[in-house]
Amino acid sequence: MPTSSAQHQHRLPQHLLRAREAVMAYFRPLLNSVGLTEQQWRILRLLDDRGEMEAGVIADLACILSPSLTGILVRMEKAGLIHRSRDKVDSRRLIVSLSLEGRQLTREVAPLSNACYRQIEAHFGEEKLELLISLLNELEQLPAPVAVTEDKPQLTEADL
Amino acid sequence: MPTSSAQHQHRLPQHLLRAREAVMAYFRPLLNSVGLTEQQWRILRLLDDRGEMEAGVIADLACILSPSLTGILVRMEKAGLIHRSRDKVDSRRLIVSLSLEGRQLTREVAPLSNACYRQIEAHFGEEKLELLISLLNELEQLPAPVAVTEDKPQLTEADL
DNA sequence: CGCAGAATGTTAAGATATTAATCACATTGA
DNA sequence: TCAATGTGATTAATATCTTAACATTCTGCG
Repeated sequence: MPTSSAQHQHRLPQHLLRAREAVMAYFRPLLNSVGLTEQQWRILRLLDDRGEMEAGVIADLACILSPSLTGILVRMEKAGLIHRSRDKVDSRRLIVSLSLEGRQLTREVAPLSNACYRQIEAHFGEEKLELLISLLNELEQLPAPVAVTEDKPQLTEADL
Repeated sequence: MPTSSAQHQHRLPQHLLRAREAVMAYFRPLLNSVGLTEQQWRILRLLDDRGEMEAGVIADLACILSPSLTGILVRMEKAGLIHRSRDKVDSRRLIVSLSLEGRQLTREVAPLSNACYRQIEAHFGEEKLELLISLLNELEQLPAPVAVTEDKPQLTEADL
């Protein structure tokens, strides 16, 4: 027999992945041409937009797990793009700020990046893009899933 | 002065990334509990749905670049999930097929995975999900971008 | 036939993702 | 004050991503 019922799964994760690939194809050449990775660019823009911030915040906003972030920040400092320092009052916290060169580079690349975005917008349609983004925004708000495969006795509503 | 104009960028890639994170949070625990990576699971389901296929097709459908795929397939074969063999007539082509254990595992996990999906659907709404997916589908069709940062004479507005 | 060029995978090297364990410092409470 | 606990970052180990360079095998054509 053919195989599983496979009821034409929706494969939401796959679609999100493919869509992101299609979009990144527009930005990648630009980033490559200036020697930045996607992650580095996300961090640079964050820092330029909102000023210095601690590592944990960057991790949250840029969707980078802290173990990855550690290395990325080290390389970015080595490349002269940022400064790393410890918070005076709580030395666990790592404060990250843009260097002069980092700021310059960011502001040089930003308009080009925006141009890429406008290209996408032009192809896809402005309203559709707005709609898509608002849907994505909602999706991001999904409540954390309840554990299904643990030995713990399934959370019940009583636990809330 | 504050910083760049930063006109509240839309950050489409970021949203796609975050949305995918929110969604994967539902599937990750399941996959971890059976010792599969996201990529391995994508491949298993592909093979179960559509039968044996060559590596290049897997790469396309599962959104995995061939250099990554090489290693993933080696590990999956070592884990007894799949078989790898060369096409008799064109020995460049690598034919990948599900092993018995691979098939069993896949069919054991599939319903649980579907359950995760239905959870998401329940939270997000069926129609909205349909809409989102159709938008993502369109986005995937974006034409390949035109090179902007090459030695080619920078596009000007006149080119639009 | 024979060889240039295309197609398909693989290696290599460096960067990031992922999970678990650990380190250093902070905070709390007895 | 000190032990217990918590928090933020790092280390470790393995898997995957990315780009470039190779290695093979095919294909088409002179």
